[in-house]
Amino acid sequence: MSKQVDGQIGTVAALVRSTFLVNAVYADSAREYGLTQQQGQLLCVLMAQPYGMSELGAVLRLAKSSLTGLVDRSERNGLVQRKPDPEDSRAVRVALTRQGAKLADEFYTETCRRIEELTSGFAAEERETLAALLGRVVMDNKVPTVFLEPGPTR
Amino acid sequence: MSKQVDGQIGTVAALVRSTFLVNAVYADSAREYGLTQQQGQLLCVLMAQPYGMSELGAVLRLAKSSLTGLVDRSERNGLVQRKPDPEDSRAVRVALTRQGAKLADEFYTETCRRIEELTSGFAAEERETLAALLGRVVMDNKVPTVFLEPGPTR
DNA sequence: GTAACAAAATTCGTGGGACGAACTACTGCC
DNA sequence: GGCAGTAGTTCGTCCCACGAATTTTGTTAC
Repeated sequence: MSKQVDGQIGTVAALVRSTFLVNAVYADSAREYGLTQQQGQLLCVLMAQPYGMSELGAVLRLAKSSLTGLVDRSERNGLVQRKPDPEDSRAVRVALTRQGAKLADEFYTETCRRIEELTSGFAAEERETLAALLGRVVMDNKVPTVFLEPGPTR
Repeated sequence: MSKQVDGQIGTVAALVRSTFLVNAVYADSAREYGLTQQQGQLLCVLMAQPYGMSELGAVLRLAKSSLTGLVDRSERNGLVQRKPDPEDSRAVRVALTRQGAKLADEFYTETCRRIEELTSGFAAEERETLAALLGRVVMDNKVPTVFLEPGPTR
């Protein structure tokens, strides 16, 4: 059943192991900016726009009580800011502070650089094929935008 | 510089977002077997063979003190076992218990199933291409075997 | 053979992360 | 006005991760 030519890795193992790799790179990068992986992820999500707590929970797949803590710590570190939602006084909008935006940008850029390096041995065409296929995985499974498209340095 | 056709995701974002997805699937699967993601990972690594603590730290990218705790908890739950290394009385070999092996197997199988489903919309050929490319990423970056090849149902 | 060094693990203390259950405050509806 | 539901927080619990310090054992050099 498993279509495995010798020396070649199966799809499942390839996905799991590359996930392990990307995770490690992401965490290392975060660490160098004084962030945990989760805090880095929060910043990256907020780069796109401010979110309410509930929305954020959905995007990051966190229980609301988990999120309160994460936002608390990030706020304490001056990276994000809770602002009252003008339309709903129960709700809150979480946004990057100026300092948070700056750090997010640096972290994001450096992380992109490192992730890109993982395919440094690839030809442009191969990289495109990989992007297309993984892109389909992402789309088919409705993965939220936890990471923006690399900026238009185009 | 970034070769991005409209509507298509870039390589970096595709890698990060699919990583997020696989992580979530892995964690969910673990949870249903009463495991944390880390404990699940430990079991999967030990499916291949027993390891010493230091080796294990290298494979899982954990500081030794982190590992002690993880193995402690897993041992307390009856999943793994520390045995003295016959060749080096400082060292320890961590292995699955019978119960741990059983659970590992179930968790592994179910996780494989779920991960495979992520590409359920793919043609066999596409899946192979993806596996080949991600396999190269894994090889080029020397990712340890944190997940076995799906079993030889041979 | 013993002193000096290196390696394998553990312990301890700290802080982050995740969750469910219970709670508060507000909205929206009838 | 009353009431169900929603947005967030609090609290208690456990897990995870780390560095620094420590213990025990192996190794090397003399």
